[in-house]
Amino acid sequence: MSENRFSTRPLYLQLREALLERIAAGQWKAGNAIPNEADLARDFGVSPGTMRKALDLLEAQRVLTRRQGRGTFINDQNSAEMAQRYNKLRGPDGRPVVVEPEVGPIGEAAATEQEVRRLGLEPQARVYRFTRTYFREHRAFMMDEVVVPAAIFPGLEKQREVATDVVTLAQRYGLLTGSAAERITTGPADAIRAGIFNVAPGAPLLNFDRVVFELNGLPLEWRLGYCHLSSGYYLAALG
Amino acid sequence: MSENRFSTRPLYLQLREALLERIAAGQWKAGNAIPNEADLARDFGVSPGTMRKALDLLEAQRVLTRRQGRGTFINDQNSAEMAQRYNKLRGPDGRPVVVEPEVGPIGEAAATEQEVRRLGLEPQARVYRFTRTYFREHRAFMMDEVVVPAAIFPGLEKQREVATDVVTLAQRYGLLTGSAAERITTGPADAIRAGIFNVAPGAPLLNFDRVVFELNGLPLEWRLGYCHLSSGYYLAALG
DNA sequence: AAGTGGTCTAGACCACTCA
DNA sequence: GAGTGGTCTAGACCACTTG
Repeated sequence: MSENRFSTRPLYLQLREALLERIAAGQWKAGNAIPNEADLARDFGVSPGTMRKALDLLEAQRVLTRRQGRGTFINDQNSAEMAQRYNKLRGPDGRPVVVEPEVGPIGEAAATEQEVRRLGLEPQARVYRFTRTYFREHRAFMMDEVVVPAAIFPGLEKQREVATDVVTLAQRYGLLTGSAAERITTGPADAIRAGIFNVAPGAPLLNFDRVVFELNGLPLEWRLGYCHLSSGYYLAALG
Repeated sequence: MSENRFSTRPLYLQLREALLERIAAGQWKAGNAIPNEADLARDFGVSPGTMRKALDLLEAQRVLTRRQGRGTFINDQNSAEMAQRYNKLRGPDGRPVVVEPEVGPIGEAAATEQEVRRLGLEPQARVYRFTRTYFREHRAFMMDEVVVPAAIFPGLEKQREVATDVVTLAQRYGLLTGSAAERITTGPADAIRAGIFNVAPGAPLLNFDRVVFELNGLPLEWRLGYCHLSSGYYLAALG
């Protein structure tokens, strides 16, 4: 840390980055405990209070979990809980609807103007496009049209099994997901989707338009979703 | 604070309560600055770091706003920004849709079983019920069916002008709103609502089911909303 | 009993705002 | 330049978990 002492950025933010680098480098493995905060503070040559502030930040960002009496653990991004963190669909009983999509073929193309805007890309940047179809009891009830920057996920077309959700996808490329913004509208099912979902044309669907960002704000995925929610609901938590 | 020193509750949480009491008592007025954190710490006989933790908590809960170099201010719950804090409707341009509802007559009755469950009431508890209708360019586009516990808002039937939103309502009764949970579904407009919104029967509506809680978790309002969103969207922020 | 994170203390110095 | 919140230090003690 000492070489950064004269930086204008708060020390605890620099510590956060340094800790993230150690995680990305694989020095600490998911699910395992990292050293206690006193040792970490000594390692980095900072006061325990400052180290604590960095660790608390990473816990708020769902990178770490701290448990009194036990230790500080790196969250496993492959766990069901983490992989489904952006899934807000709930059944009639209020429990998460576990979704296991089927991923369609992955194509590569130049980004449209809208994709450039939503994903913060350079004009003509390359993107991968694919669809996901979600089933429940062998019936499709949701489908996604997904766009991701090719520069961030090189070689994705050979990695279809990794594209089931953006958390798993990011993790495979050494990235951690942060916040996301979802725009929700409703509209009638067109003929194609009515067929896929086995509902009458014109039946109301929930439509989603979501961008998921990396921890530092880099856009990772833009998704348009169409959902036939026969029972249950979408759960939004308001601050 | 000293009489509470032996309580098992963390000191900074007790400080938070004490500060809230001073605000509720009107000792400090909305929009005004409160004493600086060093003075407050001396007043309450605690260390500055502990007082800071309490103040930071209240800022996160939108009770205070802290500004470096200026001071710590009590948020004005009557401000447009605060009153609309649970309104997640956005126009095509992404800006909040300002809504000014018309409040219908307020009736009193015994709570239904469902109302008892959603609002955490005793069986047979009294509730107030009323509707809100939202207009844009002289056309209705949303309506709410609202239920609130009569015990929390006594005399509300004579206070219709205060029931435009739950933040204003709570403020008038000396309460501060905290978190809320909104369940979103979609469904076809029935004949009545199709008429009110001037759309075809069966047209897709966004349906909301929201409970807003007081800062300490007490349920304040249960609302069923029906919305014809011709343009724009509902914005959900995902952690 | 040993080890962990959670709370709390009592300061110092810095960055920002405003008269 | 005076006053504010933001950062940082260097500890102490407590509550909780585990061997």
